[in-house]
Amino acid sequence: MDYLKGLNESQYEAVTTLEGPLMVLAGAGSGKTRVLTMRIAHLITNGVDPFNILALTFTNKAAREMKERIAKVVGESDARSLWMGTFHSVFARLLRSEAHYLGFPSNFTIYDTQDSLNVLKKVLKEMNIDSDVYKPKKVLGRISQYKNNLITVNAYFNNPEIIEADERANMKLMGEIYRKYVDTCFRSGAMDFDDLLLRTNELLTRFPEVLAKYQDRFRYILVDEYQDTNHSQYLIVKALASKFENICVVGDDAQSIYSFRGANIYNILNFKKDYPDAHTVSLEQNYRSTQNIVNAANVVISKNLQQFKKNVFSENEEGEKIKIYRSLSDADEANFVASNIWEIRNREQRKFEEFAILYRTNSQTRAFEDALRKRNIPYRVYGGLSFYQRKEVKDLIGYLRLLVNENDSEALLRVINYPARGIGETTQNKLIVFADQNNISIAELLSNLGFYAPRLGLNNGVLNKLGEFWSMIKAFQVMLKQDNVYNVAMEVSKRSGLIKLLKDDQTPEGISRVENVQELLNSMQGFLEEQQQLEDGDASLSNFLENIALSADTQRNDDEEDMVSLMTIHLSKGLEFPVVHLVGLEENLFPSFMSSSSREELEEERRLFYVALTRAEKQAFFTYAISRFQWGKITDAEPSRFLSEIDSEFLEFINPAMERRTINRSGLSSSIFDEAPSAETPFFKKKEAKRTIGSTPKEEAVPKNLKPVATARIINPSGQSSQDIEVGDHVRHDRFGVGEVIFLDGTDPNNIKAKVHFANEGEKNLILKFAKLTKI
DNA sequence: CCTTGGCACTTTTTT
DNA sequence: AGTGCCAAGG
Repeated sequence: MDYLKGLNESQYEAVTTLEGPLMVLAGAGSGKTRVLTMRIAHLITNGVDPFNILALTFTNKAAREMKERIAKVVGESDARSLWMGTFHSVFARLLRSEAHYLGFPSNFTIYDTQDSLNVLKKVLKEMNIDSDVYKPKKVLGRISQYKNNLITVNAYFNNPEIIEADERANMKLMGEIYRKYVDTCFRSGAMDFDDLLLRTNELLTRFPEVLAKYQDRFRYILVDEYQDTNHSQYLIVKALASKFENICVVGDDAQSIYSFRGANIYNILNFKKDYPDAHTVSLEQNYRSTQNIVNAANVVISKNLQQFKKNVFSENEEGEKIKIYRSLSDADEANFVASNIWEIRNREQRKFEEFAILYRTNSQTRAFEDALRKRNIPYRVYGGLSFYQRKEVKDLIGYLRLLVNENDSEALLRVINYPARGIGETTQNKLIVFADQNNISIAELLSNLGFYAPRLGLNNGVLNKLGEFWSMIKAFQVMLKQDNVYNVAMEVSKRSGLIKLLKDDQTPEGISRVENVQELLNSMQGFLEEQQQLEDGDASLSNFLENIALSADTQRNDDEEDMVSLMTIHLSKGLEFPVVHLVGLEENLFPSFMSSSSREELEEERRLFYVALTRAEKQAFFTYAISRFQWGKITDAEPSRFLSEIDSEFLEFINPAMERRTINRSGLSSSIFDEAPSAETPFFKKKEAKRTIGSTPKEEAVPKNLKPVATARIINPSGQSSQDIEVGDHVRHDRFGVGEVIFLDGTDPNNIKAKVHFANEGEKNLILKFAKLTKI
């Protein structure tokens, strides 16, 4: 058990205390992920079947990274059979197999926020409710709150307090809207994000046999980022853990930053009340950052009233002071950061991937993209407007969703007249109202159009068009049964007229829309190949759709690795970078103007600041601008209050003479960091977000179930060329790039599995027959 | 029924 | 500045 070596005392305790409730309070940089990983490995080495372990993380990124690390210790196959993922993805999976209990189809659609909003808008319209008073976003937010607190529609109407609260807020129709929204989703066979948790709760409370089944299955439960769980998540965990009470929660109250989506910091603060005999371990030594950074972060977070007593310390070098740069404008700020990165990289021989630019809002990215591009500095933007949220992409996905679940009326209405085929708003409204009144879905209505036609009040022309549309959809569905997702999507985009419509638009935007659709199709082909090659792959359309619904950006990896990372602070949680630039430190931006009204909100912003600062290992830079281009005009800004909360002993001002300088019109600063790098080296390449950062796995553990085979023959599906391949060979794969063969398994030449470690993608298990590997 | 042009609103953060 | 929504005209 050499993995236990090198753990400090508290880490060791957290890893080896396997039975009973355990709370690990892990300060920033204290090796939390390592502890979680080792703990799971330790469970498995101690004979716990990975099948009985449930590990819940907060983001897909975290889940993936941890799974990779665990695989290195216990082997890929064990790692694969544990249930690990975000709450949403794990319970979506569980709900798929138990959906019938709740009257949902197992292929239910998952609505993202945009979908929910569209549904809600239609509901408001149908109910003739003024959406100026009932602002859809606000209404949806309230519904989300209900759901996260397990207030179902019935519970709502039995709860005078809430009804009264809504009345006081001048929203006395909330109950009816809520009911109608839930009904609509149900009839569409769809769940929104909150439903995935709420319905899981419903399932576990209403059906004791289901609860018992999963209690028995998940004997060991681990929850990461416990401080960010909401009430609904809390109850699921509690229910599942109540039989064996082998529950380990890991978190840091100082890093709770998701209360806007219902995270309840009291879940972690009250853990000891829920489990009186719980063991508590505190990890307080920070191994990540310099003393200066840790101490400065401590000072800031100490301004919050609500927290555990904790003493995070670092024994690393003292390190450099945090440098503050005051800029004239957002463009100036970005230019400084870009030049600074360039300069430090050259001076200290660092790689671009060691730098991060962190900001409060996604809209701040643009200026930095411009500045970096100007200097040919490669960068990658994480998060932001997801590819899958673009209109043209959603349109095609709308068709695909309709094929999988034809009751999904949101998808249906999205595509029924796009491209325009003469089924306008009036007709659509008739369909909606009729379906609603007869308590059927629009799909049922269209499937029995002849039967319902006399009562619909539509003319023959329109009826024909409806019939044509629906038989086109039916034809696609038939095709889906026989053909693969890529071919079907291709056919859909052609026959629906989508591609033609987009191609007719020759403006630059139009061209980029065509490219986006093309990229979606490419990604489907990639998905298809990948799933076909993985031995436990699932190449179904519904699997593809689920993947994109629950992970905002499943973008492909690519060759270029060494890039500066740009992301929001929220996304940066759990990551670390040698040099961090924390930008836009201005009042009303950070802290956000939306969060300056109450102490609670402000404390969350402060925790956010804490998270940002503690991402830095060696150096941190703070920047702010005195004016900023915002909402189409220039706005003056003041430095963030957080800056003044840090003792000056930790800080150093880069441009103290700034005030006296005349403002130069170019907005470029000319202080000590002038010299912009020349633009002659053309290695700049813009990349979309990818999921994993840095760390390529190096050592390999021998998987238990694979028997080594010395050599195997590559057989192409086409059967043309074949070549011998053996362990240790370097191979090239169309999508995954270059990698090394670690393992071969199987005697049947048609079914030889190869485990390949790709430089960019990590390990993959491939079926040799399908994977087009070339020896290099 | 569809297209166009003007106008209002936007930006907090994510599953 | 960019997007989405609505009203009016074709």
